Amino acid sequence: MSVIAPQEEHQHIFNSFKGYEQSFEYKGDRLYSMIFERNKERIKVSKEKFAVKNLQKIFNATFLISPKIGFEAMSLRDLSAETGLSMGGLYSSISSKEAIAVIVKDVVAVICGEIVELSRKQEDPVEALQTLVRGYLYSSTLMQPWFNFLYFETKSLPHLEQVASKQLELDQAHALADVLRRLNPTALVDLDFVAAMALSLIQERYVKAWKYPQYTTTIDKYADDCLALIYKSIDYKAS
Amino acid sequence: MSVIAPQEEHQHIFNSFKGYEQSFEYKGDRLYSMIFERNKERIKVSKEKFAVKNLQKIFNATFLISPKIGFEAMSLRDLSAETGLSMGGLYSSISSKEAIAVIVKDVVAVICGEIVELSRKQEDPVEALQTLVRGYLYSSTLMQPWFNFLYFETKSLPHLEQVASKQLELDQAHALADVLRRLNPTALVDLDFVAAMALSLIQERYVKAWKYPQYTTTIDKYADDCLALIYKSIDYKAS
DNA sequence: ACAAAAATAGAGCGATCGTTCGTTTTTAAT
DNA sequence: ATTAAAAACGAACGATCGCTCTATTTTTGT
Repeated sequence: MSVIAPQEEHQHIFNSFKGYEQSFEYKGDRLYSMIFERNKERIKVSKEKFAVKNLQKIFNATFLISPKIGFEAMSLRDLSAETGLSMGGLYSSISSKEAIAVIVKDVVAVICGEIVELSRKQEDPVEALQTLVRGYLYSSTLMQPWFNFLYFETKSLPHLEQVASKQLELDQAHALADVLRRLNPTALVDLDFVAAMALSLIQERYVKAWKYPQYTTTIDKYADDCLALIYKSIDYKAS
Repeated sequence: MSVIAPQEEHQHIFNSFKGYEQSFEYKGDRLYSMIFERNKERIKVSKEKFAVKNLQKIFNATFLISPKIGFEAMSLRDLSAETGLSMGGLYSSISSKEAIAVIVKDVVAVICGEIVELSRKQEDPVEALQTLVRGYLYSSTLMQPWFNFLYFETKSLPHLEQVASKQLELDQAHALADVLRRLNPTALVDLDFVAAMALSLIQERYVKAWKYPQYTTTIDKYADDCLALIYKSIDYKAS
């Protein structure tokens, strides 16, 4: 299970949003099939066909209501009205309200984990940074409601998942700082500070999507600006 | 009503956290007196002495519970237990649960408004940038629970206050971009992007306070790093 | 076309929510 | 010490919450 198809060349994918989007694993039904596979034992519906259809409705409705009033304030009756499913229908595809939040965390964790893993495999630090920055930016653009939800609704998670969610962020910060150290080992600036800056700059995009009217079409320029700023701040001159 | 005492010299205040803290207007009872004044007609208790004492308890308890489980999930019975006040006691000092969130937004708006206003008055763009960056950073450090609450619980506000809250952010971004334009009118980089970067970097601090174990003692270095990064990113050389 | 199985519907459950209000306690001026 | 006003209390209210469970409908395989 990998974000990019194995036959694709690495550099093609991380050069533009379009390229990344095409090779992205979790589009359409694929995503919900994965969710079904990972949560089979907690879902009453046994046929994937029905589960996928309902899960799609449930998450679409969640991402419509929750950003407006918050996950806690969203009732399952709101969700029922928006999805067109009855209360019983909802509970045939999810085990509890909390489970919705846990699944979102799970999906985001899988995607982020793969990006960090893929970056660590890159020998060239320039490629490794590209993988981290573009991978995170492009993924969070394609999955904006998911990343945004996890960012703002972490408190709705069980304690264990909350800790895991924070660890996700720390892992990314460490991965970033490591790459920066490889790019310029003698840098005079605080690389942990630069890593924190880069991370919050990436998150800014999906956290405040309302600020960016042309959300998906201007993401390549945003990625370019991010990388340029990172290079500049650690005094790295392109070769 | 101003953040800084009039007799103080401007540069002393915006040079270090300690200096800013001493001249900060909203410490201790002062803050709650202001809240009482601004909400008199909605508060049943008529004597300031009692109102201030209760408001202090209420907001302290809110900032203890809410960051852990979220404002929506915090019940007034939780609040009653934490403050030691009864249900009736709570409602003698606040008009509703929602009013708590509205007051937080109000306080943050006052502080942020003053910083932007003070910055716009500065003729020297270097001073104007210092005012914005250090003012916002220092204020949000002193009032971390307030800023953090507004950031994460905007959804709990009435619609009108939500819009105002977003406008607050846009005002700051514009003020920052304006100052950057004055500092380097011929800059090749996208100054709106740099402004967004600076803002999210400032917010990073109070949004993810858990990342910074020495929260208040390392704020001066953080402010220095921020300003250095901003100058570097717009190619501004100190004179 | 028809059982058997699977999925969905929706009324109902106990718990808890924000809020109110009649009562009791505390405060402050005489 | 007295007393009227102010503040605090806490049981009670209607509404709504997440969730369950049985009846009903839809799907599936023959």
